[in-house]
Amino acid sequence: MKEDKLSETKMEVRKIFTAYLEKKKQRKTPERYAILDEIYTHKKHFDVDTLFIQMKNRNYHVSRATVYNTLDLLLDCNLVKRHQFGQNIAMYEQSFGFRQHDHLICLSCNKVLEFCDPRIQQINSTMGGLLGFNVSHHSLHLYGNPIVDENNICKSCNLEVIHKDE
Amino acid sequence: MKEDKLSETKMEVRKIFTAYLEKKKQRKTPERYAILDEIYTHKKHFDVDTLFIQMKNRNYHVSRATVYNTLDLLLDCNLVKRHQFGQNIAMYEQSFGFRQHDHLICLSCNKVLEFCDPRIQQINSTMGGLLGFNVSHHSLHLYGNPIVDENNICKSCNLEVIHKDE
DNA sequence: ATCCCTGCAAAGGGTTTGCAGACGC
DNA sequence: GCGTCTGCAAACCCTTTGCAGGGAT
Repeated sequence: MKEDKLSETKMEVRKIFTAYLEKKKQRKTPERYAILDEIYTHKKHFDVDTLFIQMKNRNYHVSRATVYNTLDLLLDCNLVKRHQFGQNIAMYEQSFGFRQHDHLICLSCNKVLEFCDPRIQQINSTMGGLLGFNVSHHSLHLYGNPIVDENNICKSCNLEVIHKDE
Repeated sequence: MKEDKLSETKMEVRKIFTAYLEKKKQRKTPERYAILDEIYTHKKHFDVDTLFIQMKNRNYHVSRATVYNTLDLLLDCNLVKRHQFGQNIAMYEQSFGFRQHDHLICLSCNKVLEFCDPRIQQINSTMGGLLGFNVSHHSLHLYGNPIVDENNICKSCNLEVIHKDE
């Protein structure tokens, strides 16, 4: 069931990527497809090094340079998005088939939760209009500490642990 | 008039910084005050290297290490804020006497405009409550292209140029 | 006088680049 | 076969760190 949906998504993104590469007259190399596949095999959020090591562990070798290069292509065709959550390292996430959402970052464990709030779109259009801009995208990150119950169990982290297993 | 207000602000932030250093039992070195002064002499947004070079040009030498060290202190006592607008380089801004605001970054010239929208606070509390977090701060960046008039003059950049001269 | 802070330069970490060889087209 | 993508490693850039000397307390 889940498997089917997963491979269905993979097929779909491969098609999109192929169309993109053809349009841009770029080569359809096995490395590029392997990277795309790897991204859509795992959980949504990842950093470059994690991706690189995952592929190495599967004995599919690609260089970091190729990972970076391919991510640029995938960003350009909207199959992944890039975020700067902390300070230095860039985080990426799958972006096919997911609706617009923003992120809340846990200050105690750095986990990332997602949420949707339509008011952000209202802010975009109001402020764009006011300042004379067409707002094409935004980044909204909330940072906070989890509210713990009397047993000192972090409700959000529990939630997130479940989230990771799916 | 403007001058008066500027030096008034500088006096004020110096006092706050002094109180902070005393509370934290940190030394009140001339370098630290020089850096604070430099920050409050110029426009609100800056990066470390710009600040460093400005001071060098004034023939006040401080090392980059000291700049970074002092910025950490100023961050801690809320006299400056740090932002990640682009990808790599950190941007800082004065934060004394300015009310909460967010930023719109021009995709054509990278200029930074500020805006306030109370709805962001509503999002913070709604989503914090929903996800079980106390949201302590947030970062909201809008990215967009300026709406140009028939003469191809960017209304926003004009605005920003005026802004820079103030 | 103490010992924290500064300056310097080297190291660190993520990302980019240059070049030679490989391979999609 | 041509031209560009890959792999490798070095370069890059911003930031942090280690150490020795100097200045605040």
